[in-house]
Amino acid sequence: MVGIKDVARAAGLSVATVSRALNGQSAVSDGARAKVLSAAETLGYRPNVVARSLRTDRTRTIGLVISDVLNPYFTELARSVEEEARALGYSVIIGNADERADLEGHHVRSLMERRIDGLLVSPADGRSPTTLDAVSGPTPVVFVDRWIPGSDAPVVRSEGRGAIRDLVAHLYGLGHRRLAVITGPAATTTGRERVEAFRAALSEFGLSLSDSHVGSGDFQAESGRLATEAFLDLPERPDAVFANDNLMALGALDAIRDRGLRVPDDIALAAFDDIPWFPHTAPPITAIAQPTAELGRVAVRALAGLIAGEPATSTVLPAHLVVRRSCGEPDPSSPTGGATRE
Amino acid sequence: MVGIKDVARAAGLSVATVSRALNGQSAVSDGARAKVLSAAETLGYRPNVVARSLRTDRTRTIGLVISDVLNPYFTELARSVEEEARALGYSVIIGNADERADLEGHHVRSLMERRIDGLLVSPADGRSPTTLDAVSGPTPVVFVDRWIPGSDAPVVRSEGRGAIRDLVAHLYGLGHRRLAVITGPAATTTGRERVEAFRAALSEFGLSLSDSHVGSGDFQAESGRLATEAFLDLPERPDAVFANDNLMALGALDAIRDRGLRVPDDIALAAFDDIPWFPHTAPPITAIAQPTAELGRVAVRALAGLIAGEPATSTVLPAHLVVRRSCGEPDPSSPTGGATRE
DNA sequence: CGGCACGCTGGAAACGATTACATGATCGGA
DNA sequence: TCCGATCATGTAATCGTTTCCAGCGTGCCG
Repeated sequence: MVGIKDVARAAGLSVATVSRALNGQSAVSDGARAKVLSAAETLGYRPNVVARSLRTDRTRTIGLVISDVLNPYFTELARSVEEEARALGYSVIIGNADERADLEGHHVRSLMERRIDGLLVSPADGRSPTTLDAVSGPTPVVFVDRWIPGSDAPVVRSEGRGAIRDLVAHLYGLGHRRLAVITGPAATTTGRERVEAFRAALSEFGLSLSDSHVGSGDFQAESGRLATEAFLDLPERPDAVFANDNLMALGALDAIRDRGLRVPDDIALAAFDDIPWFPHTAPPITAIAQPTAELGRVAVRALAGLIAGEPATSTVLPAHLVVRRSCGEPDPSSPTGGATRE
Repeated sequence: MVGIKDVARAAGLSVATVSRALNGQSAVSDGARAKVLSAAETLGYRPNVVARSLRTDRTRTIGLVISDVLNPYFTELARSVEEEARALGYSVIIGNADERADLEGHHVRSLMERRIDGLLVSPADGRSPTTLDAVSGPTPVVFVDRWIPGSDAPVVRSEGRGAIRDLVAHLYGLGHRRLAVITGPAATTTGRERVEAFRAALSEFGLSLSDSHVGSGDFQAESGRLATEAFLDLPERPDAVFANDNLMALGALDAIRDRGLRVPDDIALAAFDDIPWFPHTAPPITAIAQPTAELGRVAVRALAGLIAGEPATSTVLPAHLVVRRSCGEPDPSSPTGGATRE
């Protein structure tokens, strides 16, 4: 492998000058620069970033730990993160926690050992000690989507409260009164917040949420199926189910279909997180859409700022309701209140 | 940051002994080992893998360059690759080429500069010079799913020929005679092979594929929509469309729905690559399923073998047809010939 | 004309680990 | 008792960069 020394020899200059010419830092004469550039070109020199990182203590790499790569929400997030990071000159290493605290710990630790310049994390478990250690360490950390309460890293997330209220209004308007929810893990902020907001919205409409109408899921499809089956076994089964993420909605759809029931005639269904497939399911699913790509971009910029020594900035972006047909045929004359209709 | 020197000082030993104790390479006395371990523990020592990699010239990292992270096929692949790599002690850096040759080049180059131990790549462009350089270089490379003909790196992929023949038989049995196909880019092996196999299967049934029934796509949803719109504008429109990947099938579904037509009554639809959403679309989509996770595992093992100096091994795994309802109600009495029915 | 500042360059010291080689201790066999 | 093998350990070189510092020439100003 051709190194900086080979370039120096070919150009008839010292390694110091070659390094300077290549990095354009301090002054190098035009003649020397030209010789270096042409030598590097003909030799096909590629810098060894490992050595460079050792010396500079910067890897120009950020880590992204997400809870589930198979979840389209997170892949879209990952994509926008990588895009923005690349634009800023960073590479991204993605760690997939699979909603498991131990895997999350593994990835956070492994990324730290790789001496990443900064970490973006969406904690699968709000109490992960490894992640907490990372936050209190010297490496900048930004939470995205989910966060760990009490830790002082900035958070970039979206606020679903308003959209959830719109959803409840929508359901109420269609005559649904017995509403149920499938939650995410209580260990995640999003898991807790969405059900809280749902409960609050219900009480605004004079409805209450009985314990039997709260199914606990883990943001994965299978848990959505199980929770829905439990709902369908109830003596008074709910007439609408709100799945707190897209995969659990998929599981719910499975369960409903397996019973030979139809959406929305027999039971209504809505989901948090909109994804490209929802317009195409049978029926198209009403969902709350987050500005996912924007979330990723903002998070990367916040992290880059932190790395550059700027002060931490948290951001909250609004989510909004997208009405489709899975809760019943919407009345075209009714106001949508910030919701999109498709 | 605490380094090996600090551990050495705390343990009252030299850095050499500490290194040996930590890596368990050569002989270290039990007493010394215990002292080192406890010192490392109390100091919270984490090795600097950057320094280690510089010295050993191994990063225990492999690169994975895929053509599109938003494609569920590739995310499933990425997931299984990461899982298997982790089991073998490797980390994975994923590069997303977004079906763009320049981005693919960027990622391959950037991964090489990071001195990854091996590269897994599914080329977006079968002629990418950067990727070709990588193959001829010293770093082991394994192609997965797609490959570059003529290069001598091993290939791990699945063979769709048999399943495509099953699909054509299925369509023929349902009475479809005017079949159309939406292809991937001719620059990809999968793009060419799938349409070739389709054409061959058609001629087996005495059918031919006119040029107007071949829509050229790029494996992304929008191209599927455009190709389908062109089909629907034809004086003799096809009665079945075979999209060569899942995203283009989604686009096709869009186009058909926008015209107010119904699947399969007005036009049949099938796709290459099965994904978790296909059972839930309206109607559920008949697709050819690859053993995606297995592909990822086998590819990682092949690459690890190559890194360890073992000879290269290519693998071909079979794909199979999964019959759903998007081509018409299947006759329950007809033989399925290796296909699954759902 | 002397001195100083400035621009360009090279030598050499880091960065934090691994590891070849040297050294000292211990032990067994002759 | 002495020698050589063996084992545990330490010293120092090394990986490929960046960067501090010193040196040297040149030009400008006093």
